[in-house]
Amino acid sequence: MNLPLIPADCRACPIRHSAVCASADGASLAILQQVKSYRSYPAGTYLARAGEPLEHLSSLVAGCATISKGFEDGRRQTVGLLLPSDFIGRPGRTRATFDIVALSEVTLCRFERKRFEQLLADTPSLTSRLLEMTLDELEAAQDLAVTLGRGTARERVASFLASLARRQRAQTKSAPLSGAVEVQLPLTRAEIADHLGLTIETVSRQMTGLRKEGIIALENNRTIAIPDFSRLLEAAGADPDD
Amino acid sequence: MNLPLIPADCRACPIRHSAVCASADGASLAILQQVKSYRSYPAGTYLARAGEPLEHLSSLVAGCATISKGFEDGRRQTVGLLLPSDFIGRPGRTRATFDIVALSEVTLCRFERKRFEQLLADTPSLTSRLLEMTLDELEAAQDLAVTLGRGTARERVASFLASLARRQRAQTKSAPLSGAVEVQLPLTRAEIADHLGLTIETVSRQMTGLRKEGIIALENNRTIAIPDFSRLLEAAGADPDD
DNA sequence: CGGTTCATTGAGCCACATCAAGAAGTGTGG
DNA sequence: CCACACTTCTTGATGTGGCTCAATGAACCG
Repeated sequence: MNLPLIPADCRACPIRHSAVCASADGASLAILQQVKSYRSYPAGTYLARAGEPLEHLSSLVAGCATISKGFEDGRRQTVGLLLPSDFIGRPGRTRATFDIVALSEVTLCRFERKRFEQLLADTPSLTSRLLEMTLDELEAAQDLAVTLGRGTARERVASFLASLARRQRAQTKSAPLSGAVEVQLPLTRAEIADHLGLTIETVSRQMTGLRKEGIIALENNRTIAIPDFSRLLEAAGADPDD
Repeated sequence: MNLPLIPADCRACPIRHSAVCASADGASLAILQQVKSYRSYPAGTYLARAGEPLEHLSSLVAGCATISKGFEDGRRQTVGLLLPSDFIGRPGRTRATFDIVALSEVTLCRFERKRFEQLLADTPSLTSRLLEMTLDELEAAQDLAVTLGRGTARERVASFLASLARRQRAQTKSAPLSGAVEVQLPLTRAEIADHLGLTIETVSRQMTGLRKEGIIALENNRTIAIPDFSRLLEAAGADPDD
């Protein structure tokens, strides 16, 4: 199931300056480099399963994955979208509390749990960096709870597209905020529905609605364009602060 | 609006061993004690407002508060319930992203932001402890997102009652899990509704439903009894792992 | 004992789910 | 290149869980 290990030099890593290792200096980076292992997995792989042991902590180097939980009856709720540089796993817990599922082929930079925890204990700046990332993730989860608890279907879809656009902009470090933006959707309608607590039909209808109002344009099923970001934010029902 | 400052010895503090300071040893505890200030606020006080500066980071010593966000049109979603020993505020951010509202009279152990951040930088164990607490809060927020995204009204209410029961049990360090448990509700129906993304009418109807099935008993508006915790968990739609 | 707040209960309605049928790709084999 | 199966998405028709609106009950208080 797992593809072979691919060694690499941290200095050449695409997420070197945005992942948990961003704060690592020469010495600690050398140790990280020594204990890390790259590994790739095909789309659809469960990188973790809720309730089962998770032996490695990882950074997502390439590809895309979801954090989700399934009910026995088939319902599923996604609570987070993992993009390159995001961290997977929880120091201090040997079992995963959510499923982590690869949406595309993914490459992980993996650390054996014990070693990483030791490194955290020895390297305050690494703990600091992980704290910072965890606080960001907490804020994202709380924002999602607001959207799921009180947002209409339209607001949920608009809010999701806006947050995806923002994250992709941050990743590619490209253009400012305004002007026409293109967004790649790494998820199918079904996966979006599971993220927004809706059905695929409702997601589809809301996308059509936003398109007919000119708030988005559907280039194809996996690409949308946003001619005016502020109109999308308005549809998301958010205050103009983000 | 603010009640007067009340000095206190950290060694006598009720949350000494469960708050962010739990990991502090003699030396760092002495510094914490030096820079902290206790302050109490009446019920209803906004301890923070989304978008506005938050000068102090705090531990909640006594009382109860919510983390929430309001829409312009009056909708409100609560994303967290703060009980004694919980931490308020985010190091590295000068502005609050959520409203923090006191549900009862509360007492905070406050630290001036700059000083606390310096202390974090100087005291790895403090950062570690805060990371651990933040990871717990992240998990709670993600669990809430699952409930809000996919849970029925009945499951939301049952899930809320179960999580409150668990937290109160952890606080009072008392009885095991089974047997009849009494739970104090620190929230009104309206506040519960805002936490669960429901209306007060629906919350009331679901509580009545659970009562008629014998899953809970309503001692009065603010006290419920749980004769069989596993039945409540079943109603919450959770797998039997928590 | 009226006023106020908070909770319960009922009746009707609506946003989104469910059920059902195409349409639009996308890949495979002939 | 087409025929076919398969997956993904869209669109329509109908059903329903929770919201809205409205009234009543219950506790507290001056």
